[in-house]
Amino acid sequence: MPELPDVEIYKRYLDATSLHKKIRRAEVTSGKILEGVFARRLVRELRGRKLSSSLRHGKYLFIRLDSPMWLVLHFGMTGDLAYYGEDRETPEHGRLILTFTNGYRLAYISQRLLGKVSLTYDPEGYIKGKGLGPDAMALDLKGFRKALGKRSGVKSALMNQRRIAGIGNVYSDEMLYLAGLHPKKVVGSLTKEQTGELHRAMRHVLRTAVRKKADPERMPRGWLLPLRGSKEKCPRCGGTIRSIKAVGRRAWYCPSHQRL
DNA sequence: CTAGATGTTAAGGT
DNA sequence: CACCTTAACATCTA
Repeated sequence: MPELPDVEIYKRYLDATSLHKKIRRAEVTSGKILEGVFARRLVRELRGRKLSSSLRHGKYLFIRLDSPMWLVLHFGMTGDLAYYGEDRETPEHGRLILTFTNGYRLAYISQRLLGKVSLTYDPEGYIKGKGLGPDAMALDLKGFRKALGKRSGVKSALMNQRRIAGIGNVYSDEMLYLAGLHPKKVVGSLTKEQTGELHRAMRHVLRTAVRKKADPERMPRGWLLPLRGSKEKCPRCGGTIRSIKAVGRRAWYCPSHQRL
């Protein structure tokens, strides 16, 4: 589920496993994930280098090499990272595989090939070029209010990466559930208090999800996440969880405490 | 067999 | 211009 918390966990995993190790070999097993770079070029930039640090913005992970170049990873709907010894099989759907000189490997996994791998000299410029808004974790209330705009539905605004970078379908539902707001409520119709609540909910949901390693199983009781796809009773108010279509996706919510 | 699944983007409509 | 919906991308699963 690569939204901000998931990508933050990938970043920490990468930092803990793969920094400062020399890349002996780089292999691209599907060119479909490449954006703006050919496999031959990517391999040439990676081979013999080390990953020196990383930076996350929204759902993007930027990995600095010991050269002026950064590797850019985006995980699409089904992405992951795996670090493993050479005695282990490369996981299924590994699309970019780095082999370090210690024999360990780092695989960028993308089952549905909706993820993207590219290169940049300049993460700031890359972020600007993509039109990404400020990272959700970096937003204070004032910045949040500004980023949300007025005219969109509140779920649409939260998920719009040009407004705020990092929030996707699952966690936007969680924030709205916590703040008690209907997904289609128009941003401009929110009271000051409601906007404040939503900002608090955003920070709380993201922080908690990161603390729980972005593992759905570990989310606190009373969260909406485990109720997705069910018609269970809302643990907060006893309403019945349901879904509607919003922003081209399925939005789960409780119609009794999240009213329009 | 079909619909839908965590994301992004382009195209077309209001 | 601002915003919305839809479809497409590729693969797997209920």
